[in-house]
Amino acid sequence: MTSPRKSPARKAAARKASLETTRKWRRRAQARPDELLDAALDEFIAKGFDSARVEDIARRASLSKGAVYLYFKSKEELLRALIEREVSPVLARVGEMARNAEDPRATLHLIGRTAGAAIAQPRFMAIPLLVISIANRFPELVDFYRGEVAMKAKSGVEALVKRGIKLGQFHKVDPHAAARALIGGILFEALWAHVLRGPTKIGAPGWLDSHIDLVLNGLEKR
Amino acid sequence: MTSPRKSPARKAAARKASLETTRKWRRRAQARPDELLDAALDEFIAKGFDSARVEDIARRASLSKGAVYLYFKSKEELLRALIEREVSPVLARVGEMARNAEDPRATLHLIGRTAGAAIAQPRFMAIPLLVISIANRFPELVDFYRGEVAMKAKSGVEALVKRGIKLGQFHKVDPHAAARALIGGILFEALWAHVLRGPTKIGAPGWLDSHIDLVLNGLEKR
DNA sequence: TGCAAATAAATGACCGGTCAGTTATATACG
DNA sequence: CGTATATAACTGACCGGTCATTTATTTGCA
Repeated sequence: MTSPRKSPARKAAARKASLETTRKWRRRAQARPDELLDAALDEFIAKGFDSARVEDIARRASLSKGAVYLYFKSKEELLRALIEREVSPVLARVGEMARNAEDPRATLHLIGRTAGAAIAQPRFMAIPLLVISIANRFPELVDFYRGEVAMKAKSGVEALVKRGIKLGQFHKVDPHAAARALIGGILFEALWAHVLRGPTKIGAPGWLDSHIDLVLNGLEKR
Repeated sequence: MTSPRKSPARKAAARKASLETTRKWRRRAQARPDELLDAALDEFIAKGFDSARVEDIARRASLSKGAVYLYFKSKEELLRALIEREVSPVLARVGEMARNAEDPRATLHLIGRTAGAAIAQPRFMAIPLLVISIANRFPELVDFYRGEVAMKAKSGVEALVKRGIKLGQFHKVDPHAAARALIGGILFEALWAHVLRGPTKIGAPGWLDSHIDLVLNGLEKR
């Protein structure tokens, strides 16, 4: 169909485009990838990665299944892009906080409050839970997550603890052990709330402060 | 041939009955369910519940695919039976230990050593990880797991803490918060080792003792 | 022989991914 | 402007293959 009678038209268009400093190609397409990732997250939460259907993801984003493949080359790629997108904002926050760690105790509480708010949201927790569920099948994704999120978060807390030790505020403990105790409590409450759906105060403000205080003060009287 | 009679539903009922009436001649049949559950666990670990193929489970148990359905009426039933089977031994241990809680500190370390050994094994951790990955789709299974495992383990630790408080050994803290700090650390190390595959000392003896000591003593100098 | 155990083959639903064709939008030009 | 043209964006039917579950058949043991 549409046999082109004019061949120089293409050349002219190309020249014009190169002269134009601002691109005119604009439509809904700019927003599509993000909309698709939002839809994918919802479907993955509801059904898990394997059982989530590409067609349902598409429908949720008001698109046809075929269109999904204009933006992502496979379902797995969709998962990868989703995780990468969700990871970056977390990083910015953690790194930022660990940097100005004047007072370790105060900074721990600050981080705690921020982390507590994030952890309380099901959509936030969905990513780590997704990582857990696909860990055995996509090792590269796990490596990425460990390197970009887990390692940096843990290192941040460890750095804080080391500083506290140097300042003489903390006992000379293994920084890894301290990070484990501090972060572990958050993990516990998050899994309790979002996976087991047990009774929890995770939504209430300050619940994490009490955890941090407990770890700082210790359980045992001396 | 013989008499087809067609009665597929009756097979399920006949299964239970045959297990009771058989005396000695059904040697293999007695062992089959357990062998299948072992095989299912391995496949679920490797592929996850959704991607695990019934045929692979059957082959791993040296059986044909069809034979699986002589013992379990569906793949989901296989999962349910597996979780139920793996859960009971854990319970026995935890309950037993919490009962004779003469000295809270010593008992915590005792539980810690046992839990530490269990947690270090990938096959043990596989069940909770499986529960996490199917939590949104099989809420009844989660309810079962919460009631039979999570709640009882947590209650056991809480009871121990309460006893410690009553004896004047521990500060008057929220027992839930204490359980969170104690169990959370185990959770953290387990996920770090088995999901993220990061560097860990989870295999080494006594790694959990250091965690418990840290929580008991506190991080901060006073 | 008779019956339970086990297998092999069949069935049918499901789904990721593809692609020829359609619609919407931007550009060219008179 | 209005019309022609180019192309970006999208659709939906379809294919190839997988896989849980069922049915038909064989095997082995008392």
